[in-house]
Amino acid sequence: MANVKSNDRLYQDLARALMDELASGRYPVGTRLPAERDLAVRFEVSRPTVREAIIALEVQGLVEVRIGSGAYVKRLPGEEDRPGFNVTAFELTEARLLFEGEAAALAATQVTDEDVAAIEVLVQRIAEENQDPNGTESADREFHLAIARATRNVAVYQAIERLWDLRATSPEAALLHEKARHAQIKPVVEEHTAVLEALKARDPNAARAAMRAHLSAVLDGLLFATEERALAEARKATQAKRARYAGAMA
Amino acid sequence: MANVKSNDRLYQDLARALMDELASGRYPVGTRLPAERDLAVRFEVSRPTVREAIIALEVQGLVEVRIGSGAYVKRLPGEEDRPGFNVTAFELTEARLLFEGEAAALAATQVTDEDVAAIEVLVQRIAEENQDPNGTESADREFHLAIARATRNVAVYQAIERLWDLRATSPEAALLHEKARHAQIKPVVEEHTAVLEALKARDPNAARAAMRAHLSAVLDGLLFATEERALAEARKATQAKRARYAGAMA
DNA sequence: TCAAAAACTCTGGTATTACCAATATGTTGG
DNA sequence: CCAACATATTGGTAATACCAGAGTTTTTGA
Repeated sequence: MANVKSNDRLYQDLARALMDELASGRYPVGTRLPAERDLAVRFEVSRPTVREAIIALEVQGLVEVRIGSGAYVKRLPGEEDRPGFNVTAFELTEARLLFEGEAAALAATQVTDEDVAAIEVLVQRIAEENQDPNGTESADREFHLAIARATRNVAVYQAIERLWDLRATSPEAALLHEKARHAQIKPVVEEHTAVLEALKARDPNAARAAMRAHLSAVLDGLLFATEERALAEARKATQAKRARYAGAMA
Repeated sequence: MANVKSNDRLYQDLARALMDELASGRYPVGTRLPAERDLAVRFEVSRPTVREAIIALEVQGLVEVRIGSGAYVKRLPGEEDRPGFNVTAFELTEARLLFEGEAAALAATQVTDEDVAAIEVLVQRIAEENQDPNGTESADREFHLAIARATRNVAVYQAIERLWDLRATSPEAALLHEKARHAQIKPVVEEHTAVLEALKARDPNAARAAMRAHLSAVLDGLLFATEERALAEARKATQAKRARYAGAMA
C-alpha cells in the first residue's frame, strides 16, 4: 500500500487516497486520522505535503482539524454539502422527462437557425457514438444542453445541466445507465432526430412530445436493465406513476 | 497592509485576505497572482503557509495553479461553483412556470391525504403572511416545496428548491420580487387555493393549469414592477416569448 | 489519602532552508 | 528571421527545527 502514483501533485494524490480511505469506512465520522507525521511515513511523503492534503480535505469540509489533537472526520465523501444524493436513476430520468419536455417546447419557440444547425451536427455525432458500444455520451449530453440553451433561459439551462450531471454523483445511477446503454442500441438516433425535426418546424407541442418520448424510452431502458431485487420495487412504482401521469397528459 | 490578525490559523487568514483581494477586483479572472515567495514576504509568513492558503483557494476552484508558472485566477469568490448567476427574476420565474407546472401535475397523481392536509395549512399561513406587507414568504416557499415533495421524486424536489433559492443569490431578483409583492396583494391566496383544490381532486391537468396560472401571475407582477429601462427590453421579449409558448400549450 | 500542580509527551502550526522540475524569457547562432 | 540553447523564475517537495495547544502521567503538598 501507500504508493499512489499519478501525474498530479502529491498533495492531490494523497488527498484522493485519504478520501478513498474515508469512503472505505476505515475512518468513520468522528474518528481521528493518524497523526501527520505518521501519515507522512506511511505514504512516504514529507509532512508539509501531508498538511497540504489535509487542508484540501478540510476546505472540502471532510475533516475538522483541532490544534494539538488531530484531524477528525467530519463528513464522508459522497455526502455532498448540497444534498443531491440518494437520487435514483429513475427519479433523475423522470425529472428530466418533466423538465426537458417543457424546455424543448419553449426552445421550439426560441431556436435560431444556428441552434438548429448545431443540433443537427450533434445528432450526427450521437449516431457515431452510438456505433461504438464503448463510446462516450458527450454528444448526447451536448444535444440536451444545446436544446436547454436554445430556451434562452439561463435558469432552465442550469437546472437541466445539473440534472444530467447528478447522474455522475450517483454510482448506481451511472452504472444502471451504462447497462441500459449496452442493452438497447437501436432507436436512440431516431428519437433525437424526431426532436430535431420538431425544433426545425418550430412546433412546441411536437418538440415536447418528441422529447418526452425519448426520455420515456430511456426510462424503459433503465427498467429493462434493472435486475436487482432492490430496484424491482422501484420499477413497479415508477411504471404505475408514469402510467397515471401519461394518461393525464393526453 | 499585510497584517490580517485573527484567531484562526494563518493559512485561513491568508486565504481570506487573498479572497478579499480577488473580490476587490485587484486580480481579475485570468491574471496571475504574485509568486508564492513574494506573497510570503508581503504577508510576512513563510512560504509553506502561503502554499497552504493557495491550496485552499485551489480546492475551492478560485485559482488554478500551473507548475513553473504561477497561480491564475479562475473564478471570483461570490460566483458560486455552480454558476447560478446572471439569472434574472424573469428567467427564474419562467423556469418555475415550466417545471413547477409539471411537478404539480405529477404531484396530483401522488399526493397523500397527509400531504393535502399539510398544504391546506400552508395556504392558510400564506393568507396570513399576505396580510402583513412586511411579512416573510416562508409559507409561500413551503407551499411550493411541499408540492415538489409530493411528487415523491427527490430530483424534482431539489431542482425546484434550487430555483427558489436562486432568487436569493440574485440581488436584483430579490428586490424585484419584493417590489412586486407590495404592488399586488390580491389574488395570491385564490391562486394557491386553486392549486390545492386540484391536488385534492387528484387532477393533474387542473393542477398544472392552476400552478401555471399562479406563476403566470407572478410573472405579470414582476413585469408590472419593472420600471428600469434596462429591464423594459427584457419585459417585451419575455412577454412575446410567453405568448407564443402559452399558445402552444393550448 | 487525594486532589492540585507540575512535568512530560503527543499533536498540529509555522518557519527555514535547500534542491528539483516545469516554465518562461532572453540570448545566441544559424 | 527563427530555431536552439542558456538562464532566471516559479511552483513542488523534502528535511529539520521549534513553538503552542491538548492530554496524560507523575509528582507534590495539604
